[in-house]
Amino acid sequence: MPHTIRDVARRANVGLGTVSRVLNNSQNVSDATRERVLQAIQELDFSPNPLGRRLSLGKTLTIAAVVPFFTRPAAVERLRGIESALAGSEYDLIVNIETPERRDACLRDLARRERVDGVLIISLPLRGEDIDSFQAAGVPFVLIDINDPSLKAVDCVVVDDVQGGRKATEYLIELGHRHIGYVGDPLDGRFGFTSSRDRYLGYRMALEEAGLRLRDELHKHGQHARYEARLMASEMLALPKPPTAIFAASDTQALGVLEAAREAGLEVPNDLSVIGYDDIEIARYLDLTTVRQLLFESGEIGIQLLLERVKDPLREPTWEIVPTELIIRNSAGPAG
Amino acid sequence: MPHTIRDVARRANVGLGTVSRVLNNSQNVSDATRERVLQAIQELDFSPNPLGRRLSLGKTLTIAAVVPFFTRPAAVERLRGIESALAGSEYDLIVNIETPERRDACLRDLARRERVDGVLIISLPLRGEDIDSFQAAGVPFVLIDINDPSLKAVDCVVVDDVQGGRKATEYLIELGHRHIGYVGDPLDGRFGFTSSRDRYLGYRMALEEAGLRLRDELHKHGQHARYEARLMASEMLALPKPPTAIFAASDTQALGVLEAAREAGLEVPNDLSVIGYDDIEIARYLDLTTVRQLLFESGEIGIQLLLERVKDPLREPTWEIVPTELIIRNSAGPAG
DNA sequence: CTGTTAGCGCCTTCAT
DNA sequence: ATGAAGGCGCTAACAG
Repeated sequence: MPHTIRDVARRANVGLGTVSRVLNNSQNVSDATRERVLQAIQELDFSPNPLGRRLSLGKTLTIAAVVPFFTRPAAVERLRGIESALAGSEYDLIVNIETPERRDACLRDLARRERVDGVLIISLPLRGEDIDSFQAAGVPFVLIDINDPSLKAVDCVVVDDVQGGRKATEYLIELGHRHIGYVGDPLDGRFGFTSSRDRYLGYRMALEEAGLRLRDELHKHGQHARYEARLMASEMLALPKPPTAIFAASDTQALGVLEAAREAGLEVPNDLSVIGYDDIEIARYLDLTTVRQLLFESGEIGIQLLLERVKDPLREPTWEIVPTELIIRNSAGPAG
Repeated sequence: MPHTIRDVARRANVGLGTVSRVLNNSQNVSDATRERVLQAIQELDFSPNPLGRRLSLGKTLTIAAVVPFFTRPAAVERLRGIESALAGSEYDLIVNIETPERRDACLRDLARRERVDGVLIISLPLRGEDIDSFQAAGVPFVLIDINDPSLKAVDCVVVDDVQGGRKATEYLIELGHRHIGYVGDPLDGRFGFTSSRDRYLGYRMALEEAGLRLRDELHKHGQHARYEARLMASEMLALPKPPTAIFAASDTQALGVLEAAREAGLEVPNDLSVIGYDDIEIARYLDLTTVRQLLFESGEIGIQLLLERVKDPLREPTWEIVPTELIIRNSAGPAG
């Protein structure tokens, strides 16, 4: 049976309050009694019951992280950053993996002050009402990888995906490519996955600045999965005037493009250049040129923002923009 | 400001106890008053404060999962199973990612009744003293993917890795291979990662049963990483009498073997057959023949065992053995 | 400086 | 069937 603060008090011959003061590093304790209390704590191998503490403090000392059902490699890496940032602290991390069915119940549940002190939402399409319910309940939250300008008023950690998409496309243009395809996620909805859309925007901007025409048949949008990406790429490669390079909105999708190339008997990078996005583990193995995001770091930053907001609910919202980096490997080469 | 049970009681004109009874589906409430209480709950959008509830119940209603620092794809998939199994329940899942430095502190921390109701430990090398401290503290725990016969007295979900290693090797033998290499993790320690060791055992058993000699230079053990696996495979392939097939203890390591083959100018599967283990996402893409484990399911089963033990601490320990399945693709073919 | 007391929100006896 | 009271372990405000 675990000991309580009362056992410690008895053993050290002090009142409960004193033990509590020692536990909370209060100044108003003489060195002598502090010593006695610490000794008793040690002898009993006592550690305070977090539930009692939390109830009394009126805080849950718990942070929830919500990640999408499709736990993509990128999301896992972000989660690692979050966990790591929380590790030394007194906060617990509870993890929720959203499924389409549980989605609403889960968000409703978390939007209650008595559940958690704060929520970190990763890459998850949010509706306006979701935001509202968090705000109405006064539950601090931070969004990671959801880049929506209409959310200027909430704390966000966003990747500069426009820049990333641009870097990738510009690089291909530098290599002499003029017919550059794009394969990415659907562009729907205000609160859809925003990262793919922004990468697409970057792609378009780079084309435009280089004076290249955006050919409709060279940008396709479908489910974020290798198989779909492969189909889209195959269609492109079958065109009378196929692209000489394809930029995929994620490494996963780049894999699909590579598959399509293989299937079409094209060699990479000689016949087709491919660039991905994320720099997941496998990218290095496949020698895939890609755009690296600071995934782990984005999780750490998210926690930092969240804890600051927990401390000061009235502070100005922050948009933390995480830069991207083009990792040049061998899946993209000079044009024909 | 969230409401309390007291607000509900006032609004429904009943005592606190009655509200509590309604919340806990106690029988001793008349239909009429239950109705009134439920209505008040709805009107106030009340939901009970979990902290109060937990403190009062003397339970934390929280399960901790501990996963190793190297969050391999397999561990992530297990975690998904765990989360999913806990989703509908009243339990929270807190996730701990072990690092070598935090390891001891983390385990000590979790081995306290007042912290969590139960702990799920995944693929983590445990020492006898770790087991002891959990048992001494009376904290229920279940091990997943730690196959150590000396742990017969604790609940475990283990994969039949001996069988898996055997299936893979037997398949290679059937294909006519006589010189079959093995690349896996180190074999150290009683509580080391056990899965690789068992796969190795299966490999040896299959060789033996086929009357094939175990050639010392054809089995190598090193860090669980692609790079190390590649080095080991390269050495093997440089032998005067190199293997015609290599069984790797994980898909990650199989990637290293594929790299080594490519480097050596060998074509897979014509010049070299390769089999991996885990059937992670990427395996299908690479057309890698591999041994599939029921990763997601192993997490679900772990939770099931754990909750049963929480309910009945005295029940007999269970060893749940999860079968394996050989997934035949195109990285292994007939011997030269 | 230190002991005592009154909650935090809920559950559970014990009377009625 | 229901209301009142005591307690879960802790913190914080109040006396002294």
